[in-house]
Amino acid sequence: MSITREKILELGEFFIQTKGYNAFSYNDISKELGVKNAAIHYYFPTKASLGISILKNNILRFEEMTRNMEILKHNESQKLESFIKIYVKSNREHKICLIGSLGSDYITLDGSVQKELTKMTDLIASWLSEVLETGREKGLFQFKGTAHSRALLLLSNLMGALQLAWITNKNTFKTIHTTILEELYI
Amino acid sequence: MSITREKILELGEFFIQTKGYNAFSYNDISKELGVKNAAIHYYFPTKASLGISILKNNILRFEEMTRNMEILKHNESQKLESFIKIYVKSNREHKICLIGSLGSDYITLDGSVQKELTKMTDLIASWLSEVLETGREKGLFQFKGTAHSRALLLLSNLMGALQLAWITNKNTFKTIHTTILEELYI
DNA sequence: GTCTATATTCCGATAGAC
DNA sequence: GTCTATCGGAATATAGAC
Repeated sequence: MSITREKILELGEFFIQTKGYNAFSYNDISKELGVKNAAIHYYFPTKASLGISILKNNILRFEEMTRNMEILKHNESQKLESFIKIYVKSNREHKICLIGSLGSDYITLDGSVQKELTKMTDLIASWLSEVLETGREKGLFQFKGTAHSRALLLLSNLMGALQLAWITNKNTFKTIHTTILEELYI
Repeated sequence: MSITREKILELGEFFIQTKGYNAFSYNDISKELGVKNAAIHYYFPTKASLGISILKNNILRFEEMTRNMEILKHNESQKLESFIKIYVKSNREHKICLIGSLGSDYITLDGSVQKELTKMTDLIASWLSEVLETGREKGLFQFKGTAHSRALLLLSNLMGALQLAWITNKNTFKTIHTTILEELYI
């Protein structure tokens, strides 16, 4: 895995989280790297192939993060807060989340990218669901309904909060973030 | 206000809620109307001008809706449910909400469109906030924290839920929708 | 007043240079 | 293996026909 390839993946992810999938171009990436836009096609023949690689990368990073949490024997509160921290960081860096950004463009995405996005989203929702369920059993969290529906609620909140923060102001994310935790903790 | 102009506004709004602002083109609209893409420029010289008009239109429709609720003396539960109904309809029609769609593309929007989007979002959040506050005072709703933060939470939920529904499946919206109401009602 | 022909720019992608 | 010159098409937008 070359350094250039790594940088392209990083830049592509950054642009999806800022400009959006359809608004960024290979030229945006190539300019940052000081090459012609066509050079990017050597590493990623099509834009869809770049999208898929970015998503696969994120899936790997997510799995690594959750595996580490197990090794470090984090409890469910710690797990949840580590997850939310990803969104806090995105808000600080004026970025929205991958799921929300690509979700908004879902219809325009190549089927192969749609499939990978669904895979990543399902993975995250399932993990969140289990964290919430176990946390509730242990008496760490309180909520009505199923853990699965609560996981979807939480994810939609975090996604939407980053987008709302762009439209209104950065504090909007913190406001929503605080409200979520107030509600969840006993 | 000509019929063609009305149709362009309608189609533009539809495309923003499906393909997204940066992915739809004047050609998408003109094809539906059976004219050349340049004809659209007569009604809306720039894409930004179309975006602004669509948003101003939505602001007017929202104000009309809330004014009607007052005339019909709806209580806060009815007001909230009418608002949520807009999102239920969008989900049924495979559309996401304007705020979420344009919010994702916020950075790429012309400043004039950004301004109008912020105006619309603030208007909706303020109205929601008042409905929630009055509803709580009357004992219709229960929630922790300020009505304003709860309004932002609700809005981010509805926005995010429509996007998640695209990625996973249509039921996701209903799941989140139900969970929101379960939590809010006493 | 309404629309088309056309210009210009930028997109993703291919063929081929080094 | 890595990158550039270049293509074909689609984007927004203008000038001008009717």
